[in-house]
Amino acid sequence: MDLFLSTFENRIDKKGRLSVPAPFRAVLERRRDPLYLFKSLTEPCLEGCGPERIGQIVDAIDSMDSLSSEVATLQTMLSSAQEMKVDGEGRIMLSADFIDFAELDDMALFAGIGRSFQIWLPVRYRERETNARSRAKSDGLPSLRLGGGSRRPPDDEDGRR
Amino acid sequence: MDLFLSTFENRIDKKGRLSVPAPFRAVLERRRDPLYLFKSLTEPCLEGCGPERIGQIVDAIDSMDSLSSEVATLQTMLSSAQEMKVDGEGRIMLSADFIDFAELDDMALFAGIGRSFQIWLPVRYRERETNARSRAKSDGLPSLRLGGGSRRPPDDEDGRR
DNA sequence: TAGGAACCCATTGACGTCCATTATTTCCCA
DNA sequence: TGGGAAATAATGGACGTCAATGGGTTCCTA
Repeated sequence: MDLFLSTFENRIDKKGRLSVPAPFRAVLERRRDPLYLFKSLTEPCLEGCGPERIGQIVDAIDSMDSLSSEVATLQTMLSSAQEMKVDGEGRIMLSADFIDFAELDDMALFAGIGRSFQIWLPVRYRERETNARSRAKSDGLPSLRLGGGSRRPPDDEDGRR
Repeated sequence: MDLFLSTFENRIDKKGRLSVPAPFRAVLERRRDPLYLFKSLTEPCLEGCGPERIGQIVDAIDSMDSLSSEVATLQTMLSSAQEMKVDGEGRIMLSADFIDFAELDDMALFAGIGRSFQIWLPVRYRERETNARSRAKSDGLPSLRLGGGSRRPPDDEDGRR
């Protein structure tokens, strides 16, 4: 079972190119999967995954009431999703939209979270990590729902413009 | 599985021509499918798809009570549908009716949503996107149990009501 | 015959590909 | 066990290709 684990920090060059960490690339290549990135719906970061997750979203949309707001939300995920072309050196090119959204500048932090990974502005990620840990101490541990979607109370700063 | 993903913003030139994004064209050409556009029932945008989707709508109508008002509504999708001719450079010409309906001026935004895509006035699309995101933050994500079973009730075949 | 649409060609700018360089780690052997 | 060599990874730059766009010309039709 190959998973995306650990964190890596890589540089974004002037052209917007970013090396995907070799261990993450290995996971995708072993499965011969292309890499998809999309903008997180809830946090200022990018999400990376393989095609199966994209397929799940598409199927979910087709099976739902097409007039519901939930469908509109899922469509937003798909519309922001890009199949990333990885160059010979294992790099991807981040669109201006992606860079703006995650507020990246010259460094990007890859955080492996199992079946997918996230890309963060390093400072923001660490900030979020310490917050999460201190919240765990004060509020107690969250229930560990493996395979379930995380539903978080609307507590933290709004990334709205 | 080739899908319509990501968003592209293209210019409508003085002659009314609009380039279909190369990735979208590739999906259609791979299947040797013509491109159909029709007016969205729910939003001020155009919907684009291949013939199989049109067929699904026709079948859905055939299986419904032909006197119901829903059928009349669905029929307007079909009557607004046009098979688009794509020129040698991959461009289409939008009818005045389409342009009026989506309130387009000189730019058009293509938003891929899996098996189909939409064409929007860019500003309006972004507005809709931020709405979807703030809704996701406050209401939580639509249930998408990735890696787990989907929550969809087993008897609600088509998500319509 | 005029207007618009289909076709053809030119331009340009972005991006994908290829190659060079540097840094870091691993491994082998002295 | 330490040093050096080789492999892997990350980074930077150069260049060719293709998509997007614009303009011109021909053809059809109203």
